[in-house]
Order: sequence, then structure tokens, then C-alpha cells
Amino acid sequence: MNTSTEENYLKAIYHLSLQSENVSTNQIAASLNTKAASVTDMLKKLADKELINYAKYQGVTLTPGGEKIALSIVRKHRLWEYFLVEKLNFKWDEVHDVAEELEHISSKELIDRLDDFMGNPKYDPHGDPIPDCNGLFKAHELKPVSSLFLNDSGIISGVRDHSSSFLQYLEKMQLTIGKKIKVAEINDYDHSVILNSEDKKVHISRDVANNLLISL
Amino acid sequence: MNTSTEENYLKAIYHLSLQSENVSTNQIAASLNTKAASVTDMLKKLADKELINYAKYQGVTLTPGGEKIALSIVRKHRLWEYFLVEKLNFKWDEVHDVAEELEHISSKELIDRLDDFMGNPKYDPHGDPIPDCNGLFKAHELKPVSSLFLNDSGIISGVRDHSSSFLQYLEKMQLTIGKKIKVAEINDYDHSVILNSEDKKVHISRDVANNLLISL
DNA sequence: TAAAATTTTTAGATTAGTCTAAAATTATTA
DNA sequence: TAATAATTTTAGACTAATCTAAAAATTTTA
Repeated sequence: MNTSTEENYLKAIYHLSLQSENVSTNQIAASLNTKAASVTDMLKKLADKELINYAKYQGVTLTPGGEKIALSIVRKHRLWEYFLVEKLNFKWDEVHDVAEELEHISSKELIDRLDDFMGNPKYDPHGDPIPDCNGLFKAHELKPVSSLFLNDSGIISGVRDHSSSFLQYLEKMQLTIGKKIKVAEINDYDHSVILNSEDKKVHISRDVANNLLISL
Repeated sequence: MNTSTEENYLKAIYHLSLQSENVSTNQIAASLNTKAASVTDMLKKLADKELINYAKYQGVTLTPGGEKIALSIVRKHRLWEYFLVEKLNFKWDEVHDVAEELEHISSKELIDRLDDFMGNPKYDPHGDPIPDCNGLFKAHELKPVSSLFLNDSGIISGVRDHSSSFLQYLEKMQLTIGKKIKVAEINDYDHSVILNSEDKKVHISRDVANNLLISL
């Protein structure tokens, strides 16, 4: 078994790997709110366990074993988020911290039964795909609202920013997962966008448009 | 906040306190599968935090603050056990270890919502009372089968031994929570007991009779 | 391409929890 | 009640994870 801390490092490396091939010590330190020196120590430990490929100064990648563990943590995190929202009526901006704790409960039996109990959901409350018990998942084909052209339309299916302030903002604007939207206007000057959603016009900034993801 | 380890010590002291007024270092060591020296270290720490009353060589008791924390852990443990059995179809002998992990999830909001989700159950799958969100609970008035006389009857409402081997044995004998039983025969020689349960006779040893609890 | 800036690693401490072995205290019993 | 036994505490060491400060390596830039 691995410690929660090791699991958190593997998960962080997994998420960072989706952006850049080789993940740097500083990137990991930033994402875990820790110091580079601490990261180096842990990288040595994870490399000894053959969970990451690590060469001094060269950054890291996950080995297949490390990725398997990372995916099991992601699976647990997303299934617990789904449970909190769908069964316990938490709001989508309230679940992250609790799921960060729950994801380290080790029982595989527990998580597989929880998955069945909820009907094997494919996406969590933020639209992120939930790996199945073998670590497999199919991601939506998502693009940011900012990449759409005038009169393009789509369905809100995910977010790039998971911060509660962003999620609360979307909630207030009624731009939540599943809503159908259409681009009514694009402002050339500041790249803000006016959307049509359920017969109402919603004006969002370039930043928001960049972090709001659509499927067609 | 306290660490999981501190919580485990407080919980152990709480359970041991139900048996004997002052709890000894060795009792705690045995119940946590650790060594007396480790316990002494932790007792100092808990005393510094004013969670226990501790005088060298004299054993410990919980302070009101320590008891409050212990009860919150017991509440979480029992509610999670109820969830595992009632919602996820675990058997009553399979839930202990998972609940030992889940009881350390810190969110009070989570556990109070879980409580509501399940309809605020009063007893866990082993018949132990579940403290409410203020730490209050009413215990069943329970007595062991071994204390009954011929032709006495009652309802199986709890167990003294929580080991999975004992629980599995009861399951096999169909002596589970809620079953009505009547003492059909008491063997003077070995104190074994023959029970009538649902028109069937069940023969149990003195040991089993001692660990099986009845309400009238 | 050499100097400067940045990133990463090493060295050495610190904290929480644990351990063994030895010393101190308390309890038992003869 | 003095010797013995049992329990408890202290002393000193170890592991996991973290930190600061300094050294080493890499990258940037002029």
C-alpha cells in the first residue's frame, strides 16, 4: 500500500501530465502547495518504487504502475463527488475538499459497490469522466466557448477551472452542466461573448469563455 | 484538528472507559495493537491538549472535550457501518475495517447529511446505538442470553464480541438482530443453552450465550 | 557563448508516531 | 513488610514527510 501523500503526488503528476509530457519539480510543488525540496525527496521515493520515471533535473513521467494508481485515485475522487452531489445534495462547488479526503479510503470493494449503487455514472458533477474499475474512460470531446464562432451552439459539458468561485459564478449565471447554449454575439474588443441560453442572454468575459467547455 | 492517531486513542479510551473507570496504559496498548511506551508518549500529548486527565502511573479518563471527540468518531463509525450494510449491501461482518477508515473523514456536514440521507438510524448493524449530532444516544437495555432463565424470551439486539468470526457464526445459526428467541433448555453441566427461534431449536455454547445480547 | 537567472538537488533540521531496552514505580505475595 | 512481579515511564533511535539555506545543474539572454 501507498501513503495518502504518495497518492497525492501520483495524482498531481497524472493531472500535470495531461498538459505537458514531462512534469517538472516546480510544477508539482506548486500544485501540491509544497516546496521543491520536498518534491525531490518524494520523487526519489516514487522512483524507487518504480511508480515514476525520474532522472535528475529532467522531470518525471508516470510508469504504467504509477498511472494505474493515479487513475484509481481519480476514479474514487470523481465517484465520491458524484455521490455527494446526487445523493447527499451537496452543491457542485462544495464537494472538492471532502472528496480529497474520501479518495484515500483504500477499499476497492467499497468503491466498486458505490459505483454500482449510483448506477455506474460516466461523468462527475463537473463533467469530468469517471474511470471504470479497470481505469478506462472515454472523455467528452470538449472545446472552450472561446473557440466557438458566431451562431455556433453546443451543450455545457465541463469546466477547465474547478475553483469554487468559478463554479459559484456559473451557478449564478445558470450556466450549468447540460444547458444548451448558442453564441449570439462576440465582442471584438475584449473577446467577451454573449450567449443565448434558455431564451435568456448571458454576457460572459473572455476568461469565463475560456474556462467553460462545450460539446456539440 | 486532531490526527487520526489521536482520534484512535480517544476512541479506544472511550470504549475501555465503559468497562473500567480508570483506563490503564497497557489496556490501551493492547486495544490499539501498540506498545506501552508509545501509549505513554501519546497520553502526554493528549493531556497537553486537555483531552484526557492523566497522572503518571494512575491511568486516564477522558475530559469533556476528549469525550466529545470520541463520541463524534463513534457516531461516524456507526453511521458508515449502517450505510455500508443498508445501502451498499455489505454483510455485518465485513464493515468494520472500512468504517475504521471512514470514521476519520473530518467533514461534519458530510456525516450530518449522510445521517439524514439514511433517515437518522438509531442503531448500527450490530445493535450499537448511534450518537446524534450532539453526541447523545439512548442505549438499549441489554442483557446476555447467559443471564436468562428457562422459558425467558427476548429479541436479539446486540453483540458483545464484534469479531467477524463471531458474527459469521451467528449469521450461520440465523441468530441475527431482530430475531425473537426463547430459552428452551439450559444445560447445567457446560452452561450451554438451547434456544427456540422461529420454531427451530438452536444449541449455543456458554461463550456464545455470553456474547449475544437480548432486549425484552 | 559566457554571464545571469532560474530550477533542481543536497545537506541538515524538525515533527509525529513508533520502537526496544533500561529505569522507575506500583502491586502482589509469601 | 520485604522481595518479587508486573506495569509504566524514560532514554535514545528510527521512519515519513516536511522545511530552509546553500550548492549544483540547466536554461535564458545579452
